[in-house]
Amino acid sequence: MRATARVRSTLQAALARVAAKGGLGEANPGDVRDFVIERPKRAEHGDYATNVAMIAAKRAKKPPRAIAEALALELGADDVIRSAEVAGPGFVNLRVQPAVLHDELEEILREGTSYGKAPSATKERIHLEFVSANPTGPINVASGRNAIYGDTVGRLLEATGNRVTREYYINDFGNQIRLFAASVRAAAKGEPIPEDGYHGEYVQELGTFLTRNAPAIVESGGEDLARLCVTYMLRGIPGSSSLPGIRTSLASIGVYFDNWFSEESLHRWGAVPAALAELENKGFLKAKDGAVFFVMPDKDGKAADDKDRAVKKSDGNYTYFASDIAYHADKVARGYDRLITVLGADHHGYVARVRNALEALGLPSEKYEALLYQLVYIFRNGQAVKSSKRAGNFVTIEEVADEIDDAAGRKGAGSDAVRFFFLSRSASTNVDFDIDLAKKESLDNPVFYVQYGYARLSSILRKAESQGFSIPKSLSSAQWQKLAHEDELALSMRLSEFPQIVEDAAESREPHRVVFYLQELAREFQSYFTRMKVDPILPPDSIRSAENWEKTWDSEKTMARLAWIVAIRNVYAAGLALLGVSAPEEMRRPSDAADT
RNA sequence: GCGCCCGUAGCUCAGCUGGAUAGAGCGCCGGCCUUCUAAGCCGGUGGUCGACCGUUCGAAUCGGUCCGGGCGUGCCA
Repeated sequence: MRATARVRSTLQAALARVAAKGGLGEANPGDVRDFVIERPKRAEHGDYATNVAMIAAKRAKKPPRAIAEALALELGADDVIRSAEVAGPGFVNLRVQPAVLHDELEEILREGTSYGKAPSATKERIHLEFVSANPTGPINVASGRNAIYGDTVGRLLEATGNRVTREYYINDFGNQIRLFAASVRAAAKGEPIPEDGYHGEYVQELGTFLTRNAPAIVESGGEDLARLCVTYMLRGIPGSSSLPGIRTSLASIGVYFDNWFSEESLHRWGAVPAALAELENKGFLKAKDGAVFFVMPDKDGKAADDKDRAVKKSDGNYTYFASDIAYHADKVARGYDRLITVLGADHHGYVARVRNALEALGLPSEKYEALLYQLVYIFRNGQAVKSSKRAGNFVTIEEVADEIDDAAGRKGAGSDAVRFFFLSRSASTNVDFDIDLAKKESLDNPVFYVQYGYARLSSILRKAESQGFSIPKSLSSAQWQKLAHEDELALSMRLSEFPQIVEDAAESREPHRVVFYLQELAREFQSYFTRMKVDPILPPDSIRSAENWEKTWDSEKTMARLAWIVAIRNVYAAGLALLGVSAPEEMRRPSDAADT
């Protein structure tokens, strides 16, 4: 962060001067690390606050306030720091010169919506596996959380200089798929669906569709039918609303993949037996009761898992875990620096298993990173709904999004609202999702508040152009000086936080930090916007109707504020794009739109 | 039993790599549209941060014990 970096170096220089004058006692300024320069919670504590004096106090063996006083004296006023004062137990509160903020705004204008992003993808090559929902049913709300969380982590990682490959692992092998194909076949032939089979309406629809288009394959059943079922579950049935296809559903909430990786292909190419053979050679497999187990390795003298895990069942079939070993070995072989998998908390036991298997294979298990999110619980009118694909009892992500589209009167509003809803909670929190409440309160979603701010900013710029102002792309420092209102500078300060927010959010894999930042930014702007109606950015008609109004109107100030508006709008746009949420140029309350 | 996550305002949640008077949205009460979008703004209401001990100049934040909720602990995926 430019502004912060300048404050930091100014502070360090001042600290060195304090030391030179003996203010740090025995301690060297270089010893004073781990201090923070942060934005205080309270505005009256300045633009920045630092605990450096309190950190230095221990080494210097001097009271924190004495060091703080000396530091504040050295900081005095220069071209970066406007004022420095000591507060509380030894904080130094700093206010920066407006020019520091003006420089930051100028940078935002220069970088546009790239502001806050790393210049190029040079950090890591990252493989990001997420969703990977069984292709035996549509994308439900729970999978939606995975999709939205994973996708946004991907966006954050890209923004911070990584190259990300997004992959959906298709579980198109094994019991569930066989069962699914059998259910589809039964439905197609008008026979009863197996007890433990799949009962959703879409099963019937798929059966009917396949009977019409590929009767021979339906008749024969078997592998070919299973594959065909998976294909249409992913692709969808043309024109069907109950079977839009997993791919389409995900696209409708802004989630896309680079690769769709088939579990079945691992078996077809012998990758599974190959991986197991290697484990066998290294002594990690053990037969018991006709089945084969992966023996948990030791780690630091302790068992790395609770128990041995089956890789081959006594009926001769491989387990899901066996495929997963081969799958992760394959990921490693593809040469990524980091393998991230997004998993629901119900899969958390899996993490140790995969890591142990990679280690046993002699592969770098530290590349493997699992992102766990807590589960989503579905409610209808306050009643818990057991979501089950087999029972055909689930709520699709599109159903929810479509409802909100209707309420808001805008296509895409539902995707925005659902994304924002999930992203505003940290992954470690359980989510209760009440369908009826979500529909009823859909317009209360905070996403619209943020978008409304963006629409207002856009509206100001439109209006300015219609009045003949040209939107500035850059200002001189003399021109920037017109931007001097306390609230305008405070908001500029807020903008300067954005790059750090993005970095922290990416580093911690916590998209909600961006969400909360945008809400704060929106609040600050909307408050300013309403309160400043007495001192408008643009000349109102009452002034413009007067003769020679240009002579009395401060157009320089208008230009400075317009440039500032562009900067704010850039940060909004950049932030919303990171969340995969749209930035509408115009927004009207749905009830107003209905009136016209 | 063991492992992971959670417990903060009436509700939904931020804040957790220790800092100043614990925040937001929704709800509730009261105000603000003849000038850049009222999906807005301003003010008010509302909290023993699950409990107790400990570490610290300082704990919602770190450690321990306990209580409560979710998930896992399959030769299912």
